[in-house]
Amino acid sequence: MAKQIKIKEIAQLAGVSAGTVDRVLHNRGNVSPEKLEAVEKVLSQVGYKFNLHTSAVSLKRGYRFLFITPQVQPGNYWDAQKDGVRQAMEEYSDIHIEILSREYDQFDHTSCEACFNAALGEEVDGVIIAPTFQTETLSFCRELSRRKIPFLFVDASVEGADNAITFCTDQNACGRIAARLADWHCRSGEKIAVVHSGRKNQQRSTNSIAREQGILSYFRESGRENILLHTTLKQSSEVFAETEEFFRQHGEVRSAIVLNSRGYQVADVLRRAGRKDVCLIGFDLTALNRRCLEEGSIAALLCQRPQSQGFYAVKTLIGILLYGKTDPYQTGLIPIDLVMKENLPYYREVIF
Amino acid sequence: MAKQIKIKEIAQLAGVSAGTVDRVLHNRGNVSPEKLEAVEKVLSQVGYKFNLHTSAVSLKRGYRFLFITPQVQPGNYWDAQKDGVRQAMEEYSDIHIEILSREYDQFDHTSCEACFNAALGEEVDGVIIAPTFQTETLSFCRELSRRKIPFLFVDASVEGADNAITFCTDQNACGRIAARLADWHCRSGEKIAVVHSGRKNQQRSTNSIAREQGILSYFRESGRENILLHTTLKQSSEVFAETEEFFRQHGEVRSAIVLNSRGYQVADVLRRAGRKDVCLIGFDLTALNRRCLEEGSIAALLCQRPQSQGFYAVKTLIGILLYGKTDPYQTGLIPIDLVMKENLPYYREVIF
DNA sequence: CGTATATTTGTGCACGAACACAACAGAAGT
DNA sequence: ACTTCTGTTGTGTTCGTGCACAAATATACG
Repeated sequence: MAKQIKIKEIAQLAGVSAGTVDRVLHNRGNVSPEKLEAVEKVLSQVGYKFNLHTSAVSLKRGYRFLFITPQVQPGNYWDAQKDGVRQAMEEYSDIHIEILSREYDQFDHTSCEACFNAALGEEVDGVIIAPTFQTETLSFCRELSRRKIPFLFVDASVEGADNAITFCTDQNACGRIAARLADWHCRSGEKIAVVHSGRKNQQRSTNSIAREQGILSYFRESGRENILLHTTLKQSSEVFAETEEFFRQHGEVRSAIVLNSRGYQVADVLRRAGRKDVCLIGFDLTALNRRCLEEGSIAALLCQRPQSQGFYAVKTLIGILLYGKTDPYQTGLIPIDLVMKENLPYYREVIF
Repeated sequence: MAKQIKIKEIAQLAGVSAGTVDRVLHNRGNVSPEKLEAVEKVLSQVGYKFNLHTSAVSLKRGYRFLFITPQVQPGNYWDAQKDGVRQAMEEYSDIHIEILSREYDQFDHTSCEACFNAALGEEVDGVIIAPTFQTETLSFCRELSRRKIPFLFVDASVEGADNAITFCTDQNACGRIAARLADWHCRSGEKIAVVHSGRKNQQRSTNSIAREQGILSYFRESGRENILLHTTLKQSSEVFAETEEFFRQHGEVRSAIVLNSRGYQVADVLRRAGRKDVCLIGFDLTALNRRCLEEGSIAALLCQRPQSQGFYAVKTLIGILLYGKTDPYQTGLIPIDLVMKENLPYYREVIF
């Protein structure tokens, strides 16, 4: 274990004072080009590493982050994300970080815009965004860039803001796994239903689209011919009945994949349709889905570690603001967890 | 966010000096019963939390841990555990921790005993053990307890050392998941092979036994009748041929579960037997298994996050030694990950 | 050239816990 | 009563960094 070099030593090597090194390290400016160069030269040679602990101790100023997501409801996906944020705050409880949670209606782009505008009125040091509406988010991010406020995404990335750090999962891969599992269940002649559960006229989320593409690519690549049946479960009780009818009539359906986190609704429909034999695959370990997994009405859930996303988003933002590091989590593709009844108990709040 | 109380304030409240509070917090002794009581009373009321950062800064002494495992080989399971240990050391790079890796032959209990004896000759502050031999480990732990050296287990627990912290996965649940996946693949009349891969006369590991029990309990509970076929793959090429013959003859076998991390060997046997149709389920994301998953010769792997185990073992040991906390990770059951070709790329070295 | 202003640079204190050490009290022994 | 010993208690220094402030230097301008 090589001893870590300290700021004072660097100062000595560069022929400057510790204060100047500090200014260079934190991009505080007010450093003459010559000294800047001298310090940076030394830095590049010695491989300085911030001492997280002492930094935290002497840090005086506080930081305020915004965490912008669709509506948080107890036990839902965004609640889990928020829990990860909370855990990160706990880990950094002795440096002053305040995280303000802001929510928008994921079915209403004006509410999202309003949320973004309000955010621009606040004094914040960093923003974590769970994007839904591409164009609105993009213009918001552009304004943040202009103001030099760092931001990053969780849950999904945004096209056009490509170099932004994102913590999400590969939804296409999720789709392919779902397809594979559903396929395992099917004997010849049996079929797979792909269910879109959402409101009427609702714009489909990018995640949902990517998942479906993943499903299609699985069947394209594997050359299997389980013809896919599509059905849409609309968010009103009448159309629930319609989907119920669908499952009653299509006895050849052996597996069903629900493209969003509302698998529990389809589980309910299947129950009413008397189709307990259908193997149901859903997404996200929400409280409602969890119950279905326990009782067996959902066979498997593909999960994206929302806690980890929130947790590392905060951690990364801290890294950027306090230590100017952007590299370590650049890609940030979070593992995809496949949860079934048996391993369910071990996917808890705690981040392992 | 309530402001954290500091040692000085506690001292004031208890009518003692900061030094005395420090002595109480760290069980350093030499505190009169009256003052001890006074301090503890205040402590119980205010809920003091160690400031990790300041502790780390002012910490002068170093700590030495032992990490005792079966042989580490590049890319194997223990290598992954060690990588988690390395990551923890990186996280705590500014407090002086030295971790010595010690290996024993997992097929030879005398080598394990020798390893333990050597360990007792060294000056260490804490020990992390990956247990294989129950009795040997137990007596080693008893000696460690006598010397008041904290220890904990990774990968598996040890019967009789029940209150010891363990980071492992529920192997029974692993077995049930494997059984469920294998079962999904089977149509009526088709069968599942359970493969024990190991040396001749080799004592079966507790993990392997627990997994098999999990498989059996799945079929007992589900009432399904896929008759299980057992075969043992011995570690010598002649018997490889024997197993190859087994798969050639039993065309009704549709899925196979390998009970340890040597799934890649069975994948090889299946290839030679011309049984690419058999759905192979294995354990642990080792380098060799990873390759099989990529090329499709293994369908799924059940993994136990070895990195996390090593990582949290170190983190916990630090917590115990430096801050006297034992509670937070007491149970420490790590999630079981189900890895297939599609989500494989996202299970990397980095702990998320 | 002198003064005012802006920019650069160095110094010193604060942060909170760990721990060495000095100071002190009380008991025991002479 | 005085010394010695033992156990208890408080004080002060230390760690490496952040940041305020003072000091020094450079630049602008009349």
